[in-house]
Amino acid sequence: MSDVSSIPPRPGLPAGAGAAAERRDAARNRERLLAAARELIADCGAEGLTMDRLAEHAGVGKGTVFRRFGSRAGLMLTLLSESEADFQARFMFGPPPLGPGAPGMERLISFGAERISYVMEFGDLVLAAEHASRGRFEAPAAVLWHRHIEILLREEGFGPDPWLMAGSLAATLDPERLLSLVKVHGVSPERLTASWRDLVTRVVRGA
Amino acid sequence: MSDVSSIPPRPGLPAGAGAAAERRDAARNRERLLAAARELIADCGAEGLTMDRLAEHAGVGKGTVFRRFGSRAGLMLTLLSESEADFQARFMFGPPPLGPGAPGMERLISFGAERISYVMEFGDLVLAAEHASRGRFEAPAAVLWHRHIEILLREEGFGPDPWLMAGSLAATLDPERLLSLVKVHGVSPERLTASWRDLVTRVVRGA
DNA sequence: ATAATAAGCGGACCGTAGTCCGTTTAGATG
DNA sequence: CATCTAAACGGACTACGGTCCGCTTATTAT
Repeated sequence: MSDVSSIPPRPGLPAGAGAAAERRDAARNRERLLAAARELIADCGAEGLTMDRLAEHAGVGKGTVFRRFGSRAGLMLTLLSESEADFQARFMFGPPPLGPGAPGMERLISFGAERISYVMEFGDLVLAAEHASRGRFEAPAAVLWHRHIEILLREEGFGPDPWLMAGSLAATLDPERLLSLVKVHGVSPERLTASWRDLVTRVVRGA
Repeated sequence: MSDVSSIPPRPGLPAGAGAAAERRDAARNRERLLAAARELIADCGAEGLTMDRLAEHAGVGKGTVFRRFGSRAGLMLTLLSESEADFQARFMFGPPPLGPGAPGMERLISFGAERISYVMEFGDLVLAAEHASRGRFEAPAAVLWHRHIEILLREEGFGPDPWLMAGSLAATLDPERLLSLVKVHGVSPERLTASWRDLVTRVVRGA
């Protein structure tokens, strides 16, 4: 496994602040790699993207790819990070009913609905991002959703074990499951959303 | 991906019946391989078992291993098949409250409890069996549990979409999640079982 | 401008799952 | 027993993710 702490600082941060700034050539290579990755995914799908092909297509060495992103999953995560951050911002700070201001119940329902939409849009990328790194349940984003659901459950006065129940509800939104339902069984996203609403309603109802 | 239909017939069937019987040397090699696999797993854990090492340890060629089991996941599945079949028999034909005879509600609760025990006992094997083959939700065993839960839900008069709800409940018992909870977060299996009971109760209660 | 330093770089290398195909052999047939 | 054929065999081969380490270069200090 790669050492997470060795992954260089994110772009977009104020250049002077924090740890040592990124070298020019490194930044240029990152842009090249991301562009090449998006291109390859557009052409061959996320599964068709291999690290060797990416390196070649971007005109850099393979070592550089891994230095940048740590792993294939890390690359996919980077590709997703923009939309991911957007999603997180929306459910934490955005307008109701997803964001604060609506009752917990409605926020829970919205959360599931939005997550389902998200998976429908970025499904294969999400899958590729999960498939590598050890423990999809320890990923920062997953932890955040878990806490979010837990908080909403507590807000609704959920009784015995909000933390575990939050995990169970989150497990219900597993991307691989959602995609399998839609792609293999032809279930409509609307039906998924309805089922989520039903589940949440039953779980929260009465304590 | 390997062609499932090419996997040879199971042992234990009456020798004369059905498709062509298995050749002696093939049978002998399967036994050797299974014995070697169990040995390796006992020594190094399921993760320590590689197909090359298995082939070497069993004194056969690598091709033979794949001819027998199709894939690493197939091998793991074979290793699990005995206990798996036992589990299936118990919830389908065994004594209540797990088997028929008890109310659907109690059978549901028992099902989760037993599944949790099962994962606690064979966790790493189950994980290894899942990790490879495309679509853990299409595996025969998974389909069976899904149907089982669905039937119990219907028996309890569950309303809108028993099939999807059954899938959601099953997703809650995902082995990777359960193992992560126990091994990473130190949650006790009893607490898992209690949470499952709570979830099922809330879901079924009142329609 | 020059030297010093650390970050970045490339691609050979490794372990693993899975495939391919020429060779061997069990078991059926006469 | 001799022959024949399909199944089984073995191990070289591929593709892939990931690591390693000696070389190069951007940046900073003098």
